[in-house]
Amino acid sequence: MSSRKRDELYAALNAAMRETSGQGVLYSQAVAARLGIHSTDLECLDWILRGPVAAGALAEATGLTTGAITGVIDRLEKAGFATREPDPNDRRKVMVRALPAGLKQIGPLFAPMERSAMASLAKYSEKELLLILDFLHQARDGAAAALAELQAKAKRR
Amino acid sequence: MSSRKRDELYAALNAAMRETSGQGVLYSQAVAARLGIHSTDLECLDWILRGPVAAGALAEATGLTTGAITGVIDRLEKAGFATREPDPNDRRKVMVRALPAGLKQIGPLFAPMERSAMASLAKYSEKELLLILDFLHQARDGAAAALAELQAKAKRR
DNA sequence: CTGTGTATCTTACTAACTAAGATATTTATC
DNA sequence: GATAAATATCTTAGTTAGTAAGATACACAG
Repeated sequence: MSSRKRDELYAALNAAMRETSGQGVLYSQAVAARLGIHSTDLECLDWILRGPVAAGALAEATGLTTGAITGVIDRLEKAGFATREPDPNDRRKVMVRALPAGLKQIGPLFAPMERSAMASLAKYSEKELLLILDFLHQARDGAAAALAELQAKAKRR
Repeated sequence: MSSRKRDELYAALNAAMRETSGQGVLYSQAVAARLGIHSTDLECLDWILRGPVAAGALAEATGLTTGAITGVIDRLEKAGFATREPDPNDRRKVMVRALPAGLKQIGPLFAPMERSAMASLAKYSEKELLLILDFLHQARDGAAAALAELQAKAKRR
């Protein structure tokens, strides 16, 4: 196998990763727009949907300041997607919980994406799917490691 | 093969796609921060690097308004990554060209990511890489189609 | 009880973005 | 060739998400 061909494959994979990722971002933005909220809000809502989260935990997860998170929760609350709840164990904390009514709006918006994903995946064997999953995990972890390396380099100077 | 297991695989793939995409976005943001520009600017620069582009073409490619693009180009020019050039064929147009000096700064910042990608890919056979590439293309095109469907639904109401 | 740390909110400010319109140039029509 | 319409960018004003710093309220250790 020529190494030139492999280089081309690498380049094509790199481009495909970026393009695929870009399309995903565009889709998220479109969903957020249809919900009347911002991409940032939707990203936070994604965390909230996994279970009640403290405001501070959201800030850490998203990299936003706590001040910004206050605004995010305000907007999500106003739009009917979430509510603030006091934490009985720690009254400083504000737990944010997703509202079922809001959830119902979101599901259908992701339906086209889900259908398309299902259609793509159907043709692969289980073994092939495992190969792809492994690749994605490696890409994810590799990117995280690269990010850490980049930031370490930044600190050193 | 149980369909439950396949469903789990689908869910895992979905999650992995999003996580991988998210890591990529984070990496881009970090690179932009180190360059002293914004993610938006870096995204535009990415287009500019492929060859001189008209300001309006950038607006269309990124979905920003022409007014916003003016600001982007201002910042890229100020930071030494690009220059405005008149288009000899159409004097209304402003062509934006990448500057080699700026390019030199960018390369090293993507190096950790590239190394990590290389390391991940090395272990796969050519056939496997082609399988992954095909999957990514399908995911990309599927997402684009889903986006179109979503927006078509939005219009119909 | 007191001091220190933690969690969220508030306030003031910055800056990217949009929308609308101004300016300059090209293209089409009579 | 003059005039109208379309195109391409820039400018201006206003909106708003986000940051930074500090206020407020609570937790917990000594």
